[in-house]
Amino acid sequence: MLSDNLLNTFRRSLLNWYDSNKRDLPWRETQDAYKIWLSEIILQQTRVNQGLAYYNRFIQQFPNVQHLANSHEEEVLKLWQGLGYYSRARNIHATAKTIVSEYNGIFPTDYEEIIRLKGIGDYTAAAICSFSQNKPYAVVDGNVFRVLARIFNIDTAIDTTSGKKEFKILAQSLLDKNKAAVYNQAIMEFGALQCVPNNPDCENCIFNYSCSAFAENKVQYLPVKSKKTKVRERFFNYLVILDGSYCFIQKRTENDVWKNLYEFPLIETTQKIDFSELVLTDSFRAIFKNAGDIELLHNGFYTKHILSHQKIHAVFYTLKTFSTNISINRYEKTFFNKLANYPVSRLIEIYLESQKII
DNA sequence: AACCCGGGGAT
DNA sequence: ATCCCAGGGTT
Repeated sequence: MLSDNLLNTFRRSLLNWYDSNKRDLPWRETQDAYKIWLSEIILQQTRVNQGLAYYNRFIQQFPNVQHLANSHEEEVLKLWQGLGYYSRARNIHATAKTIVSEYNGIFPTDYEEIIRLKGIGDYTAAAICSFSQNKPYAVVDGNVFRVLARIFNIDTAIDTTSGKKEFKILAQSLLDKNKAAVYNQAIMEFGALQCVPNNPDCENCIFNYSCSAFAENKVQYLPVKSKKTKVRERFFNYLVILDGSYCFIQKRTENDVWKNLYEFPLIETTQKIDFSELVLTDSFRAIFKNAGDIELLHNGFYTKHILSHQKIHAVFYTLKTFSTNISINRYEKTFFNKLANYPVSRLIEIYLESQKII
């Protein structure tokens, strides 16, 4: 148990630091739960610098929850394009509809109600409650894990159930309950700017006399994570099938990467495969009625696409044929020059850019 | 508890 | 290459 004296010193130091070091960020200028919610979803696993422009575009296009609820999911995904973790976009759209239909368009104020919404977990619920209403819920994000692990020299792995629980209890005990909003902002900002993951400037840190990890020279080893990420290799063979000024696309609907985004007809293989072998596969033959009516315009465009958990080897083949030769009608026929209107993955976007299509 | 879900920047 | 980012959902 920490003494009141220590607690008060910690809080006061942190808030003082924040007051003189904080960045000007638009979501800090409002208590509108809608805007705070939107900013928090955008910032999940996303750096401020990457999310900022998206936040501004979303607020401009969807100034309130009714606008978002009245939009189409595709419009939301298109605006989200390039930000990753697209379930966030699908969820904000679904949740906007829930808020309009079940909460009369007014964002719920109760933590237990908020955390029940799609795409909102304990971090985001605490953030919304504290930032919009100053309610005493401590946020625990990657910054908070790091700051607390170091100051208190805690080597419990943060990616375990027990570790999360331990840090959450500690964070809640440290929270300045009368200043929850500014305190939560402060501890996250401190982690983002001062107590950074690599080579933090501990010599110039307000806590370098009290930081337990600094005293024991363990800063660089904290926080501890137990799991290592495994990377799966995948091989995507895309068919850019042209029929005059048309081409064919499909929507990814499986529970897989890029769900509900669009792409060209895809044949996924378990290993690298040449075009001469690709045409012999059942998947390829199932697409075309008559392989003799297909013309390969040029050799494939190769690119390697790296995600957190996947390494995708992608190749795009440009084919020419007639629509009547496409035997499967699961594909959508569209103008080639309208492709830019569809929400697509960064991988597809990179291809389109390489062909100077967008 | 283990696994899945993106993209980009820093090192 | 590896790590991390204002995490959450599914199995």
